Amino acid sequence: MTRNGRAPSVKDVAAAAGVSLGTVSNVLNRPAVVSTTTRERVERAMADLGFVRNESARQLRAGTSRALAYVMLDGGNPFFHDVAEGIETAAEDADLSLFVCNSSGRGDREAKHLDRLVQQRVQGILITPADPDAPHLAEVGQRGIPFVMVDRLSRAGDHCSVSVDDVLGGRIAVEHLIDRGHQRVAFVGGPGSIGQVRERLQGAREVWAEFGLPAEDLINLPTEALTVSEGRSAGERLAGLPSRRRPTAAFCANDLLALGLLQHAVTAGLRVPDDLAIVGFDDIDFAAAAAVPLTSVRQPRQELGRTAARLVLDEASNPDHVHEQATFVPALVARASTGIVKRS
Amino acid sequence: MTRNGRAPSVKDVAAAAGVSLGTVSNVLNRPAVVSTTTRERVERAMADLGFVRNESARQLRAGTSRALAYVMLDGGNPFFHDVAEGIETAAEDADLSLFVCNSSGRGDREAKHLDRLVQQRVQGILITPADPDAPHLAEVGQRGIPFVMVDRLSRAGDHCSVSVDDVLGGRIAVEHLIDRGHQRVAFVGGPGSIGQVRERLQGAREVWAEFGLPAEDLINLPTEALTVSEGRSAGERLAGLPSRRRPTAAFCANDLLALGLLQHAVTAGLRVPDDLAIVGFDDIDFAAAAAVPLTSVRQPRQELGRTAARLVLDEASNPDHVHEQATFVPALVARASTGIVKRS
DNA sequence: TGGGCTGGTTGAAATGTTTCAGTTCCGGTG
DNA sequence: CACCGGAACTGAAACATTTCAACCAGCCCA
Repeated sequence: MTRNGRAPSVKDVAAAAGVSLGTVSNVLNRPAVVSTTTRERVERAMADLGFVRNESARQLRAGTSRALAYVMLDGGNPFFHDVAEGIETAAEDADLSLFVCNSSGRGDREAKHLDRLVQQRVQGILITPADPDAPHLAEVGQRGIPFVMVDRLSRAGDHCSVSVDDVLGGRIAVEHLIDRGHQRVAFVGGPGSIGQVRERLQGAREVWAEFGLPAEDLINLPTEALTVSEGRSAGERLAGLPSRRRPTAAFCANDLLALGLLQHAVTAGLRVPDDLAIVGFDDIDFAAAAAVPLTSVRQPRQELGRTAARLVLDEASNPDHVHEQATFVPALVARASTGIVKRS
Repeated sequence: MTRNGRAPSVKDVAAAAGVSLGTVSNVLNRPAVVSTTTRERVERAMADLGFVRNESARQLRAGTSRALAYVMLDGGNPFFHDVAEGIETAAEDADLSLFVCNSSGRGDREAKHLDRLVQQRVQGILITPADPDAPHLAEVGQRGIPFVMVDRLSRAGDHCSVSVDDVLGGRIAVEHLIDRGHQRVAFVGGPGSIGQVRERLQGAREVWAEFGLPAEDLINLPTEALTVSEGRSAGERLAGLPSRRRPTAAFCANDLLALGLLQHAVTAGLRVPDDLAIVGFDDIDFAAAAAVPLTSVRQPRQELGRTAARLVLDEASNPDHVHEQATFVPALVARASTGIVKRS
């Protein structure tokens, strides 16, 4: 544990063990080529000195880092955390570190993070972008860094993406409500600038029309964001509708909205699902944990992450990689908030 | 955008701009010392070539990285995400990157993360450890890397820590319940190996005794973990108690437990707070967002993070830094789950 | 005229690691 | 005995950047 101000380097280890630099490096990277006795001597010296490999130097020389990065959209939404876990397991298998960054939905933060990650020369970048068409995203791709969009479809197809069929998700949700006998349904979600919100609404509309239901009975309740408090305020607007127009069910563009709506309904004395049925989207753990367990459209969160990591690793290592748009199929998880009584 | 396989270096920029390496570096690091005309020429060349500084090389030469790291205990608990946000704002102010890692409560993962972070030579490490006494934590400190424990008190005092007075938190919670007239209260939490659980219980017991209430009416309902599902199962055990022993209120060691308990109560047909009042701990956003908004003991989550970051930065830059144990005072946030009807 | 100063620029050294072409040593083979 | 081949190890180059002493050209002042 010699400590003279500066961290011990391979050179120090070499001196202590009475071997050359190269041998120390071999012990580190190709232990097979060095004889058992010297290897042990070197390892001993490392332990004595408390040697820790300097990753920057390694990376500089090797030209390649041992890390992936995920820039998530909203750390406050457990959905993204679960995606990150999926990525992490894949990264762990490949023996890579994962840096998790959080843009909090702000494009400027996102750009800053990307900038730093490029400077770090990470092996690949996974991102759920605030705006899939932002110019700073394209720049990263042009730089030749493997790049995958997570939970967003890449329209241009100039990189990989992993997403869920949101139109289908919207269809599943609303079909379930129609099945349960609802004839007037609210769609709660926004802003429309988010592609997924538009697609979930589109799916809802499609299936609504296919059942021959009048378009004006699928009521659009736009929100400013996909948050619990926006869900609450949507609840207020919903309660304010004239009773003949008031829907008997709501399909929310994500679970946070649904939880907010549920809270408002309960405090307003509405019974869920009898007075108001609710369907969410994402199936985060808190959806199942709500006082009235939420029916939700499940996205395979971890799998999304794992697949994204797989794609980025392929792009990084496979010379004839071809960009791929992986799409997953969402599934309805029926619970009490639409009248399904089942232990969740 | 010349692209010949290898990313452009300062050397390429220097050649393109017709200046020396040193000048390019000056443009990057001390723009003031270089004349306007050459600076512009160099910047132009950088833009043309798409130059991005190689951070590993910078770091190798400078000997110092531009990053902090936070190893969080449980990414699935929004509490830790909020702490991370606090850290991130402080890091941003200091113009540092923040790497967020997640140990998921597993000591081996934690050790692996620490190992990598030391290899990266990060400027400082913040951590909410699985086990505050684990040997791999001490190692980091001995290596001279600034190190702060977050939401855990450092007993030994050989590094900084930021925590909340958990005994006081327990007192506040139970005093509130006593105030509301409860004479039989359950403490839901575990495992006892977690120091905070012990301290919150201790606070509860202290105040219980001070009010002269019989010890056997403060009922201990131990759990295996601090999760929603454990909260649910505690609810089942609670419902199974003989009615004369059944508590009228529960104090949960964190909000996840409280949410689980709330869910069980609602599905079991209990009215909250009339049949069962509930107090949580942490005051995560989902506590306020629950169907019956949860009364909770608030920890200043973001502030915890900001302070921790401040301490680690001080240790990193201030030669006569002295280790500090920052302790925050928790506060009760009363909501509907204990009968306080207030817009939350 | 010459010395000193100043703003701008240069060139080389240094950072810690990996890689690779050599070198040494030895046992075995013809 | 000369030669070969392989195992083990060495030494130097290379990676991209920063830093710093040195240098240079003007310019001012004596």
